[in-house]
Amino acid sequence: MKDVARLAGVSVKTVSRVVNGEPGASAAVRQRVLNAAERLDYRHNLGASTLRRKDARSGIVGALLQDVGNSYSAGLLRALEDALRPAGLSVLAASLDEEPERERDIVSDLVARRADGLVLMPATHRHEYLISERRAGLPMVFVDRRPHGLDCDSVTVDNHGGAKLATTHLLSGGHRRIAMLSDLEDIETAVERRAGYRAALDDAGVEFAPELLVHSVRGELEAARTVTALLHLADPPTAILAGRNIITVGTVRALRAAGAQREIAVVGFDDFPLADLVEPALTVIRQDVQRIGAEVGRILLDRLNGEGGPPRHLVIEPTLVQRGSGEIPPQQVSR
Amino acid sequence: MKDVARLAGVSVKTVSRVVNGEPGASAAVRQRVLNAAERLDYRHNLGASTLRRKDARSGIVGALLQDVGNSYSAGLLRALEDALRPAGLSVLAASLDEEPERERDIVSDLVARRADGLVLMPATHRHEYLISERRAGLPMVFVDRRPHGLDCDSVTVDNHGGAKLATTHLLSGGHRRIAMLSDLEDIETAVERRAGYRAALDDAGVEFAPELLVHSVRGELEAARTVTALLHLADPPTAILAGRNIITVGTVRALRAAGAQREIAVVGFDDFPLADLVEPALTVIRQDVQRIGAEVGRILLDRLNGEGGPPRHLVIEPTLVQRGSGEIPPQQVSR
DNA sequence: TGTTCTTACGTCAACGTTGACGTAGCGCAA
DNA sequence: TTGCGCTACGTCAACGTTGACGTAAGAACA
Repeated sequence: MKDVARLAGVSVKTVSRVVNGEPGASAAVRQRVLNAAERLDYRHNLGASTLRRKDARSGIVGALLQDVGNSYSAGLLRALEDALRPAGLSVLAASLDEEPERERDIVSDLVARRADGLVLMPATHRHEYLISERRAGLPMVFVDRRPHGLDCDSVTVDNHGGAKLATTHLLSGGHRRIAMLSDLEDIETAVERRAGYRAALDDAGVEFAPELLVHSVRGELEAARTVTALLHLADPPTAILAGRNIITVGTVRALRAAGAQREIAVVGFDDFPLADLVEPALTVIRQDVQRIGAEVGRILLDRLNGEGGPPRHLVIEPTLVQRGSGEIPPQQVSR
Repeated sequence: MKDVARLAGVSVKTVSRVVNGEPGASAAVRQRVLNAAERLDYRHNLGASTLRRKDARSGIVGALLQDVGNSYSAGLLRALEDALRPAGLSVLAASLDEEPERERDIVSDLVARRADGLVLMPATHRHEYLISERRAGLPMVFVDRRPHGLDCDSVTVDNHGGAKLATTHLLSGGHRRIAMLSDLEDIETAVERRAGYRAALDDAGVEFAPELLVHSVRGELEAARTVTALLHLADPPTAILAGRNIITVGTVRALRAAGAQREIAVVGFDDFPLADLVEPALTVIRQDVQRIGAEVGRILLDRLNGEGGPPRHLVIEPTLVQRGSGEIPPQQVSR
């Protein structure tokens, strides 16, 4: 900047004015400065600018998601980007892979970077460690999972309701032996979905069968193995509720392998790109990622615009998308 | 920092030493400083630190991709993140949606942010505008598409070879009327894929039928409409090469709708999550996104470590994954 | 004519941090 | 004792930028 000023024959302050489009520079001077900047390959240093300015906006929002390669996180990231970029904000994305330590590391990195806001799909269960940031005024929005021990905005899905909806749908199709495969025991969404499943059974007066609720099913392969094991029970399930997208994939693969894909009903939690092209087409509980991302972005922007008030907790209702796999009637028990 | 220094009864420089883990602070002082920092909710300011330091690494790498919500870009982003985070780099992701202006805007934003490196899946066709950044030493790696008018590293896929492989596979299955749906006319990867398709036809001595090569097919719906139109030709194709993931989806949908999914062979370019569960399972040309992202990350890290030398152009061979849809034999022409 | 206002600049310090360098105090060898 | 080296600090300026404020020259007005 000093060099540009010298070449243009003005002061650094004038260069600053031109660069920032502030008034107080004549057209002639403006042009001279721009030419000099061009000639010297001058680039504005946003870091220094942020440091000096009063309102110090870094223009960065951190998005800590489960896995940006996963279609759910990826869709969310995209929707978030669309909501934030028009406001001049860039998104720094990170995958947590359910590792609490990673979450804490990345949060502290983002805090040191003076991020303007945080979007968090937490891998941790307690969030007291964020209280001081919250108090310091850092806007935060939790997605998919609620904050615990921390007062901040959140956008979640009614997991209990969704799982109940799915289970009730299977029950009303005549199923009584409904299995559920669920994620890690202590992930909140998984807990809620299991509760929804049980609530639906209770409401229908169907006794809960412990052997049909399997949790800590991580990944596709484990889901497939679990389904195969379930099929070999003396009294196997006639329907399966898959607790999460990759579990659904594993489930479908296992049923395929057993040639049972037209005999066992399946409802998956989470929709995905080709779900309607699978044979039979997959009935799923769909979360509107697009909308969730947009809402998260909107809340964050409101907070950045200084909106005060108590935390907002938006709960979005998932919908049942019937495509065939969930409408398979219960088959005679093979014996 | 000043406040922490005062509370701990030391100078700011000592606080700096403690914060950065530099030697020259006794254990007692160190503890006092840490306590003071804790009490005052002190957070290190990375921006100021970067500004002052000589080697000024911002720790940010920009990833400008086609669409972070798309499974291809998302997978790449994830692989990139895995490669870069161990080196202490964070990834700032952005979607370009094939809009050149957006690319230029975001690049200049990243330059102003003093990003340590750029990963670019360009929406522009000429890249001279990046020459000055390149000269200034900003490491850049192009992915998926080669740089034009710019000397920098790239990791691409052999699109010509992939399309040729796909077409040859269909030809060897007995097909002669092979349609191809392709993306925007001027996207480089699309150009290469079309060339590969034609090269395969030429090699086999099959005459090129202009009505079977449709380009500028954007999005899924347009792909579906195009396929429907092709099926109504007097001499319809017996096989289709879909030029890109979403085109494949549209193609499969249209064939489904026409009840022709078991009659018309399909090979898709790009693999995607549930391709093996579709009925019939999709034969595709697979690009190893995981590997591509890892290679991009590796090259970038090498450059950041000061590796000089001429630009590296890594070309990765895609592979043919046979799953069924591409092995359907040509059917009698309905008349 | 003098006075005030406005425009187009310039000067200076500060944002939070760290590199370069200075110094006090102590241990230790000659 | 002197002199040297080492450790544990402190002082100061600078990184690139901008806010606060100052000023000279011309315009506008009484």
